[in-house]
Amino acid sequence: MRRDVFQAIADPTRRAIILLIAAQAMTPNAIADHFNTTRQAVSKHLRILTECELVQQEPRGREIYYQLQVAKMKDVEEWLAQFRTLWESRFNELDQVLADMKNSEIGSVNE
Amino acid sequence: MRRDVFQAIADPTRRAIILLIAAQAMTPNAIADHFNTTRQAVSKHLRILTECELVQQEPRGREIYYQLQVAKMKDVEEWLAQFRTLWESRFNELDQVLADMKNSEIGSVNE
DNA sequence: TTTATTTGCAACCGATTGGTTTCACTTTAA
DNA sequence: TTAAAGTGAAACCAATCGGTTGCAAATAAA
Repeated sequence: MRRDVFQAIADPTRRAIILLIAAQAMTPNAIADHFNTTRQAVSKHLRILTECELVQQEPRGREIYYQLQVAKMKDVEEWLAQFRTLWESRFNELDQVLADMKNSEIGSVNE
Repeated sequence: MRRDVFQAIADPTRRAIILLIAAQAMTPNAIADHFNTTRQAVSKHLRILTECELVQQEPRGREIYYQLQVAKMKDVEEWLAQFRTLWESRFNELDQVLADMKNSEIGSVNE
């Protein structure tokens, strides 16, 4: 199934998993130990994360280590970037307003 | 209902709405014109966006203009920031590797 | 080999989702 | 006042979601 990063990070448990394996790759069992769900539920989350390539499998014997693909998070970063200029300009506008206020204040107080 | 920004941006239509009203506030009817759904469906999306404060209502007569609250998108930005150092360090490591390669190359070629 | 461990997958279940149609409310226009 | 326009809310529906239990496959250990 075609998966979407935005849909993947919509679930709080998946965000927690992402955060958990960010530091180091972990096996499904090890991950499941950190949550109040079954291993199979975690496995389903990992499947979704894998499908959208946020996570990569690393088989080692009978264990499978799941590693975060940090680069994939740039999908979100890029979407967000569309608005960064917007909110920065908003703040610049605010700066301008504040500057104007200060000016008029000086003006009213002037000599 | 308690709403989450991550859940709000999970839906592609909602992301499109966000992008659409980023430039300027719009009414539900005007927004619905851009999509292949009913006005009521858009209305439900706007409700969700409003509940998580990604969007603000601005009643003007019998019309209601919906305006994007860009600042709220920092929730996502901040979550992402946790990993930025991570992926930058990854790239730095790569830079180091490349630098080493170049050095050894120079070394092997050196006068 | 036999047994235990680690894992994914299928089937099922209640809750939620995104959509529709219908209706009621408010404000503008005739 | 009456009619039209703009909107939100409720009821309903098929599809999806996140969770569970049970099972099969593969590898490691006895």
